[in-house]
Amino acid sequence: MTAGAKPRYQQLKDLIIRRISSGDLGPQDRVPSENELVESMNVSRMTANRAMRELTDEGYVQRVAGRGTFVADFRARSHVLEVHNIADEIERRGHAHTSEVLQQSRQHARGEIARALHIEQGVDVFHLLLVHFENGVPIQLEDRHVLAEFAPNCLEQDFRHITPSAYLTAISPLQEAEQVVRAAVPNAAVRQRLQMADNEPGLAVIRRTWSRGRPVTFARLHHPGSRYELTGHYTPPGTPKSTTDNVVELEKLQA
Amino acid sequence: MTAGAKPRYQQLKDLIIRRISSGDLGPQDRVPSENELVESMNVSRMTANRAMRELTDEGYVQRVAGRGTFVADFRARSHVLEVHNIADEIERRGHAHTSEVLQQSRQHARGEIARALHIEQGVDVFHLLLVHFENGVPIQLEDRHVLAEFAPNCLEQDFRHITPSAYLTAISPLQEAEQVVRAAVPNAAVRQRLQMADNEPGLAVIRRTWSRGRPVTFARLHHPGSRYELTGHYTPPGTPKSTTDNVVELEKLQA
DNA sequence: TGGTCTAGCCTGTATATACAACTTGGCGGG
DNA sequence: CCCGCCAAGTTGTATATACAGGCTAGACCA
Repeated sequence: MTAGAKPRYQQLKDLIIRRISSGDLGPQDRVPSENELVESMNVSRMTANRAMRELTDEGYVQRVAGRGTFVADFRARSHVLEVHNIADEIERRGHAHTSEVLQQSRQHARGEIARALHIEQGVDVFHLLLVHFENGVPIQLEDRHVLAEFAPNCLEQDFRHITPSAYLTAISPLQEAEQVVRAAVPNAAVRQRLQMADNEPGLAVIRRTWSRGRPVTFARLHHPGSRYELTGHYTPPGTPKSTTDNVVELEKLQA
Repeated sequence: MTAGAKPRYQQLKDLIIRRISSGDLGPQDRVPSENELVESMNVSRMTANRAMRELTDEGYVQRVAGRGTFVADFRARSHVLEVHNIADEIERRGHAHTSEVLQQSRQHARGEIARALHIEQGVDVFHLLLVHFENGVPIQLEDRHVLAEFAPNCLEQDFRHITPSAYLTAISPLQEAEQVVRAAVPNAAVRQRLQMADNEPGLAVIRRTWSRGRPVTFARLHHPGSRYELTGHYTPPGTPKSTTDNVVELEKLQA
């Protein structure tokens, strides 16, 4: 294994990513300009330019000619995080989002939760249980566990006004996510919270999210099958001209 | 609206993408080298390099130092297309995939199908109806319509040996996709084909796919909720070190 | 015949330089 | 006081040049 030195543009990228991930640079903060990097890092401007350009493509920073380079707002970064926040999704449809907090407590992780978060049995986690409403109709039951060490102020938040996922992304950029989607009839307690009929199928999304290299939250999102559907739209990067608004179109089609 | 000329590296990218999309360049074909582009397109090598490098990042081509640049195999290009092919998914689990073709016929598009494919009523489409089995157990009912003009040889294919999605991606790269996932109890005919119990929830994926700028196929994929789940794994591009194999891990966790 | 070595092509990276376009802040004139 | 203009800083693009390293085909030698 000859590791070999990484190219310098990659070293620059890693440096900036580390500063963002560590919280040294927060959203909207100014990133050193290309000329500043030329001086401090002893590289040519083209090398700095390549590093920053790639970070832009990857969604880490935003650049404005004439102004500078700024750390991007991570909520807008990828499909994952867009879909992540049900409040945004509802408001994008022009509807009203409200939520009810059923539980917000500190617990000791056990069994499945401990395994999912890669922690020992008994380590502190926060347990959040919320119902999200779209125009007053229940649309998601969010059953979430959060690593306590990751979000120390979790109990003081008012999750009626900021969703857990918005709160979590504000703490630190989420770097990796995985999810499983399945259809099943949820148990009676879930059905009751979501005002579902007996035998009504539900759509469940089980999602685990990483930040700074470790899993920080594990969520089970239950939806009534009759009132909710997951939509996705995929465009390969760099397409010459892309047709937009296809999703809206398909939604109409299916309605 | 001052359109303004596109930058030259973008013109180069568009040119190559057009040649790939039009079929002029097929998978594994050799793309002109940077020096050839320098001569024929009258640009500097760095500009050609940037264009080809970005096409590499976007998955259009693969480059090997010392050999050249080649059109990428589109099956490996994006999440969408990976998930697209159920046979690959099953084989990746180490299981046996078989399928039964229930229908393979030419029809005239009507109603929803015509609207989904952006064509007039009565235009020719192919209708495919298949059941996919994993180790002999039915796991997906594929109800697909394909624009006849796009895939003229569709009726001669043996879809027991090549799945429709593999066939379609072989014809032309799929450029855009959108999907809706929902949970519902399918109708009796579908339940019977998938050997589902009455009232058993099903997971339905309705997917529409674009190629060369127009929708070419519209598929309804029904799965038994008790035997199938959708998995996804999202890593932001360019992460310094990414932990892999998380999906496998979560699958175990949920089993 | 079979093995080795090298010349030539290819990509990957790094630098220096140049010009264009955009943004902001400050200066000066009305 | 306000408006307009200009200078400085910043990003975006383009070019020329250079060197390193991978790959291959063909020459060359045993």
